[in-house]
Amino acid sequence: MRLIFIATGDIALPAFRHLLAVGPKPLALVTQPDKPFGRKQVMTPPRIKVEALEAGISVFQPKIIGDISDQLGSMKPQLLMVMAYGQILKADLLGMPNVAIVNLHASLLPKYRGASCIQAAIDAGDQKTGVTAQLMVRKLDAGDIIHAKSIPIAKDETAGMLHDRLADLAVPVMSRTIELVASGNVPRTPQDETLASYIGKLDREDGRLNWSKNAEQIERRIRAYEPWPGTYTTVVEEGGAEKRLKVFAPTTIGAHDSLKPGEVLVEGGRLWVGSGGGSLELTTVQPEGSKRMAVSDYLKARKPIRMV
RNA sequence: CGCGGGGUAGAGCAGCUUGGUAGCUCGUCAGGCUCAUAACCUGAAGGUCGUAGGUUCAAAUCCUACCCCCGCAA
Repeated sequence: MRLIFIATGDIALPAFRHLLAVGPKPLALVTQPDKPFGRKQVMTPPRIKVEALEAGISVFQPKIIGDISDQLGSMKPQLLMVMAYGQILKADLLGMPNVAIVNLHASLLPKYRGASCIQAAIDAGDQKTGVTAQLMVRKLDAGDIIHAKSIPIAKDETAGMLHDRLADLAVPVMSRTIELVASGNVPRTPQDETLASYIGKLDREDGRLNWSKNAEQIERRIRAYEPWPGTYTTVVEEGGAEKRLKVFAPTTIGAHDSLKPGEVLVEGGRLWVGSGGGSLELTTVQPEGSKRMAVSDYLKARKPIRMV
């Protein structure tokens, strides 16, 4: 099987490593250009690029993947395996003849097309999610489905934890896809457009908590947005100072139903915040300019009055 | 040179503007009391105040350089 792997995100690592270990060995890796990362703006290559080079796989990092369509075509690939690449494939590439162009997407399509599919599944309170192999078309994540595998979402699972499990789940989905493509008999089921939903990229501002929502929704949001983009609130401390406070999982639905939205109850080194329905106990927070800490530590020197 | 916050006892912080014996809330240890939803009372141990210089009779505090942590922005 002549296969080219196209990926940038770490979610594609287990699948890529599987190909390196078990085969078929990829003809090449296409990934995004190195980008400045973090406070220091250090140029950082995608991890998958580093591993590819260590394995002796040639790497392409075009600014626009369409620029190397001809090079990719000249390798005579039978299968382009795409996962978390981060670029839209243009028509000329998708129209390449005699190539199956398959995307591994971390949701059960047609639900949660787009970039933030893992967060979306937890945020919505879904019982399960999965990895779907679909034949790529010009519309994002809207191609015919080859097959999919699902896993249950744990009650206390964060997006980071689920991300890692889905990365592992992508391995058998990919392997099965390769078998099917090799057999020349690829099943394809059109997506039901009436069930489709789309979730775009999230940014930090999306992580602001809304205390007028139900405690259940807020609890899910905190898990769904960890580690990215993270959730935060504004805390008003004794004396009136307002500070940004990041909130981390786990949080627990509490029994202090009389608390108004955003109202804070501190008792015995524990902290509850009222919401539009029920209260939420926080366990880990990070005050502005400080490190992440347990709520019990946070309360040693701070007196939160309410969350906004 | 993108903007900003911070580094003080095991933990979380105050003190710095207006230099003058290092403090609070916890934790730990010892004892007491007793049982009140981290129980309460008393006592003790524990700190080169990020590093290196400088100013000064005297620096956690003022000045300079550097290291490290964190938030925002990308």
